[in-house]
Amino acid sequence: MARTAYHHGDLHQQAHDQALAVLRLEGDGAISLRAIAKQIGVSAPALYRHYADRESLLAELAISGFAALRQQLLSVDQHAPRAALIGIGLAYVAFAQSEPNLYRLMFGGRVLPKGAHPRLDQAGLDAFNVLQDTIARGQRAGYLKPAPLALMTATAWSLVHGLSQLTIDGHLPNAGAEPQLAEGITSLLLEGAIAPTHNHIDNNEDTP
Amino acid sequence: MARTAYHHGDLHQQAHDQALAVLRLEGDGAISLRAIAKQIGVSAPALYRHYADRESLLAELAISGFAALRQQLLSVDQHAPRAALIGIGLAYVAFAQSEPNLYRLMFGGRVLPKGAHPRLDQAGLDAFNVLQDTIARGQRAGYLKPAPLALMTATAWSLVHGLSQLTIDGHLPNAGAEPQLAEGITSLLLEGAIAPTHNHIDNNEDTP
DNA sequence: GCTCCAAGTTAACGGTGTTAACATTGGCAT
DNA sequence: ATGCCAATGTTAACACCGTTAACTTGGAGC
Repeated sequence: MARTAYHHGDLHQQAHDQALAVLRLEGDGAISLRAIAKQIGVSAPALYRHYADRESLLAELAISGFAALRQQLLSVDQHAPRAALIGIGLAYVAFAQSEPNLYRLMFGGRVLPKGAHPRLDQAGLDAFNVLQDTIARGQRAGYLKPAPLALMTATAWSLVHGLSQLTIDGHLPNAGAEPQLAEGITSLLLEGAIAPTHNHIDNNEDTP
Repeated sequence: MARTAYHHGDLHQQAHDQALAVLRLEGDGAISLRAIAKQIGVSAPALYRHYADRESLLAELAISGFAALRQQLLSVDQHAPRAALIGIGLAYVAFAQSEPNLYRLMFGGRVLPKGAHPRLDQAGLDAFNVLQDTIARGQRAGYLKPAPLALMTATAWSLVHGLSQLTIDGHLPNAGAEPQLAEGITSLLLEGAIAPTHNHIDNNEDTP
């Protein structure tokens, strides 16, 4: 269908773009269907031909966000296990810091309840799997402990997600731009927090 | 001022309680000043005698949430360093899981921007300091590496916060009630993720 | 007893998401 | 070529929302 004065022809994409722009500047709470429609030059109910409701529009933004995150994680060099792990962590946090409002939307359980948008859940899983694959590679290379994969990925994901969220929201005193923090944290996880003197104690699991 | 038909006398507290009830059941997005006023049996603008705006009411809920979290963290036994650290982590995640909507409000940077409510920021710091003190104790006992305190607390907080958020939102496959996950994760951080064979490599910092 | 002020009231403004009912029009089958 | 149909717009309206202005009530202190 061509674009005429009546039939817009590109409403879906333009609404998406406009919503993303508002999201970046003011956060998801500021996204208003009526305002977007007015900006595009269309009546508000017209949006309902392309999005079931406001939440569906937000879900689509989050989906494209997960795709972008996945791409950023996929671009990390996977040659050396340790460098790959640290690189993934840095890339993850860098994404969150470069798109704070989008990241908050993607992981804001309150606005996009899990299970309500299957494509969104899948997009999240796709991104998550990049992280998981990196860890599995590290294990196959013998670099990481042979602990259960689910446990290790949960740990790594928790760490980078928590760090992202806390720095984004300004809760960490050292929130600034320094990637030194992210790198230090990742190293700490890899090498452990226990002092070497104690490190031979309590290793009663997963060590051959 | 006594409570008559006109002068309510307990409006502030009742509004707080009612808002907390709605928050627990349906999340902060469902908190409506008009609905709360109607429930209490008062006109909507009456609330503005006690709260500057909706956000101030939410901030007060979050403040009491941080106080509750702090109390829960303070109740952890601090006798043995390792047990204290794991206990703090478990208590933190347990709080988030028992009050998911409150936890989301406390850390939802979008609805309560940092800096807008000083008392809220202070409440968050008070809770954070319990975690920091536990780590400092672990260092003084020689159990933890003498890495910079800020780095270690940022790591620990990121880990427990990320785990809380991910389990709350159902992103972790193993999200269920098992504290086994939280304990495994905490142990992994303490002992490190690198296989023992590699553990003597790359330790070029913080080891005396 | 009078006054003042804290704490309520109603009315109203501008905004929101969403639905119902109607209008336009491009593409496809005849 | 024509006529229908489904997709895609429109306007009007409903039920909310947060918030402010202007007014009223009534208890506490001089």
